Parts: sequence; C-alpha cells; structure tokens
Amino acid sequence: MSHTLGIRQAQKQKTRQALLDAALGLLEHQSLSSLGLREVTRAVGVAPAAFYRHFKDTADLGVALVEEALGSLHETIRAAIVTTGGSEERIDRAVALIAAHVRAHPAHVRFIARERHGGVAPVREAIGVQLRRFADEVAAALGADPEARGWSAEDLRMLAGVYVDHMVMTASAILEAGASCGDSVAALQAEEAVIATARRQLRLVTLGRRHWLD
Amino acid sequence: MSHTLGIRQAQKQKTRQALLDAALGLLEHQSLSSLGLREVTRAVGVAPAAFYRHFKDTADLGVALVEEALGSLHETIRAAIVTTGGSEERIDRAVALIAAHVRAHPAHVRFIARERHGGVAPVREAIGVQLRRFADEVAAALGADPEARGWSAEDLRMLAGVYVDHMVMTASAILEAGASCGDSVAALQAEEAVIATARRQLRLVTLGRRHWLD
DNA sequence: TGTACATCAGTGAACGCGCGTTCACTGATGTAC
DNA sequence: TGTACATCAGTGAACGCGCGTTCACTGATGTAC
Repeated sequence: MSHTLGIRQAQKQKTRQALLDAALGLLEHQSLSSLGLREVTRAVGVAPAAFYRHFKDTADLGVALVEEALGSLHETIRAAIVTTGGSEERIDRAVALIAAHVRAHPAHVRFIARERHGGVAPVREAIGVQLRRFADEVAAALGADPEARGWSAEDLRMLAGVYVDHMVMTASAILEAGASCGDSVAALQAEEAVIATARRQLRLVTLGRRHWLD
Repeated sequence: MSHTLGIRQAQKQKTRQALLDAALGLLEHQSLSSLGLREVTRAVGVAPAAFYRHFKDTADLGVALVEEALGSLHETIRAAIVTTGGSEERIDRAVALIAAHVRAHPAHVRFIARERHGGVAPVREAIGVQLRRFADEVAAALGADPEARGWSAEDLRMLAGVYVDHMVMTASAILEAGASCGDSVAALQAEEAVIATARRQLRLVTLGRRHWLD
C-alpha cells in the first residue's frame, strides 16, 4: 500500500500550496519585492501569522516559486531536446512546445521573466542557477549530436546559452503579445507573429551552426 | 547670447535630477514597484511633499528614468551601427561599445534589465516602445547594407530584433558578472568571459546571416 | 533703479492606514500504553 | 479499543513604524510699472 501523509501534513501542504498559488496570482501585476505577506495570507484566507509556519519571508516563498516554475519548464526543455527529425521540423516542434508551455503556465513564465533580473537577490540567484543547469543539459545534448563533431566545449556552451536565452525571451514575448491585445483574436494573431519570428531566429542560428567550422 | 534658465527653473531642474539620481541609486537593490516616494526624498534631503512638484508618483519617475537610460543607450547603438570594416572587426567594436556603456552607466543598464519585464506597466511599456524603436533603426541600417540584398523587410526586422535583444542581454550579463565577484580581479575575468561569449554569439549570427538566402 | 505685487518650489505638521512581527492561545491530529 | 498526554498548524489581538497624501505656509525669484 502507498504511504499516505498524515491528515495534519496533508493539510499543511495544502495551505502551503494555496499560499504559493495566491502569491503567483498577485505577482501578475507587481514584483516580488513589493509583495506583502499580509496580501498573500488575505488572498488565501488565513491569519498573517500562519505564513511563518511555511516561509521565513516573501523572498523565501519566491525561491519556492522558482523551483515550481522551473520544474515545469525543465520538462518542456527535455521534451524539446529529444525531438528528432530535420532541423526545420525540430525548430517547429521546439517552438510549439514553448508556446504550449506558455499557455499551460502563463503565471510561471511571467514570474521567471520578471524576477530573472528582479530586485530580490536570492530569487535572482535561484533562477540563474537553474537556467545555467538547463544550459549545461542542452550543451550535453548538443555534444551528443553528430552535427557537433569538432565543436569545442566552450562553443557548445555558448550555443546552449543562445538556445536557453532564446527560449526564455520567446516565452516572455508570447505572453506579452497575448496580454497587450484586448481582443482575443488579435491576441492570437500577435502570438502567431511572435512564434513566426522565433522560428525565423532559430533558423538563423541553425544556419550559423551549420557553417561554424567552415 | 545663450538663453540661460531663470534661477528658479535651474534650481527646480537640479532637484528633479537629484530625485532621479537618488532613485536610480536606490534601485540597485530593489524594484521600482517597491520604491517609496519617502525613500527618494529622504535620500535627496527634501520634504516628501516636494516630490509632487516633479512627479505624479514613483511610476512617473520611472518613466523619466527610462528616457534618461535609453537616451544614453541610443547613442551607443548609433555608434555601433556606423562602425565599418570586416564583420570580425565590427563585432569586436560593437561588443567593446556595449562593455564601455555598461562601465559608464551601470545603474541605467541594471534599471532597464530589471524593469523591462518588471511590475510597473507604464515603465514596461515605455521600455518596450524605445527598444522597438531601436530595432527599427537597426533594421533600417541593415537594409542599407549591400549584404542585405534580397532580404525581406520582415527578415531584416527579425535580425534587428536579435541584435537589440542580444545587446540588452549582454549588457545585463556583463553587469551581473562584475557584481557577483567580490574580488575585482575575478570580476574583470568574469566580465571578459561574458564579452568573449557575446562575440562568439555574434559570430554565429553573422554566419547565419551570410547563408540566409542560400 | 526702486517698489509693489505675483508666482511657486520647497516646508513641516498632520491624517489615517496597512505593514511585518510577536505572543499566548486553541483544538484537531498523532502517539504511547 | 480506550485513555492520557504531546504536538503543532492556524488564531487573533497587539505593537510600533513608515507609508502616501493633504494642506496652509514661507520666502526667494520673477515681473510690471
């Protein structure tokens, strides 16, 4: 039989998750550095003091949000890496995966884009660490590809950095495109334009990659 | 004879600039959305109410900071555009110009990177408008180059977007590299590594660009 | 040039408010026998 | 199974504090004659 959490632990987890969800919602229109502990507990419907049973302060909650947000992104990246086929199809699938990720987790994407260079150092650092980890993973995958024969480790890392940065920028741009249009038809068109540009940019990178060792 | 401002106007400008400078300093360790009006006036040494003689609120001050920060960046971009020579030299000079810009205006660069996706909508939009303007300008310059024969307007805009985004990312990365090392020798080394990577990335783009119409 | 009045950048006191943090508490859940 | 005690997630009241905003004001600067 599976190990079920005690009722107490399960309830605690539920409250913790409610705090994280409420915070993520509130962060749609503000930065973490201005998010108040009382705002979050008010949104959940618990007493302010209850916050301290789960987090030291809002920066601590922010770090937890980083784990959550980049955990989901990690899966998307892995899925994009294992894609096979010609470069054109791989580009299309990678961009489609990003677009789907943005639609599935818009608040997570916004949070990462906003706090990546935000005013809360521990959160900024947590994001930096994870993105560097993603880049290492992408670099390893690129190195395994026969196309990368003759590439130095440094060049592979550079290329991986381009891909990871491009992914974050594209995700954020898709989000922004969708948000800046009141009309939902216009929003979809704007998103499509961003997606088309992202594909074009990846094609440019692919061409550069192909001629890197010329 | 030159038109000198009245004493009153000159004093007002001086106070206004002091508010902007103080705010920029305070924003090194926080986001605009958590910057308090009283913090700023306290740093300058004027009464809180004096703030309202210059700005409606801190978001309004933030928009003024965008003008200031991107005004200086605009000059750097123009300088990078008019660079001549082989692609390798142009890349070296463009990256050197960015590095010099970061050293000359670190707080401006930090502000733009932080607020580009930050929690204050008017500021985010002001930055977006200006960066799009820069991209238009770069696209126009690229279009004038004989290398761009046969490129569609859309492709030129895409390439310009790559350059502008890369510039902002690189500036922010140089800053971060310099800040994350306590040791100043290590900081310089870290900055150099970022600069070397940025050059490599631009070389990749140049190669892609050269084979775009193949 | 001198005088009388207008302007307005900056003052300082006051306001109501929500903040983060602390504390002793309650009562449901967990545990030992 | 039942009982007695321990744990601890969440409560609610209290605290001191700094916030944004308002207002009548002051006094240097500007202007008209």
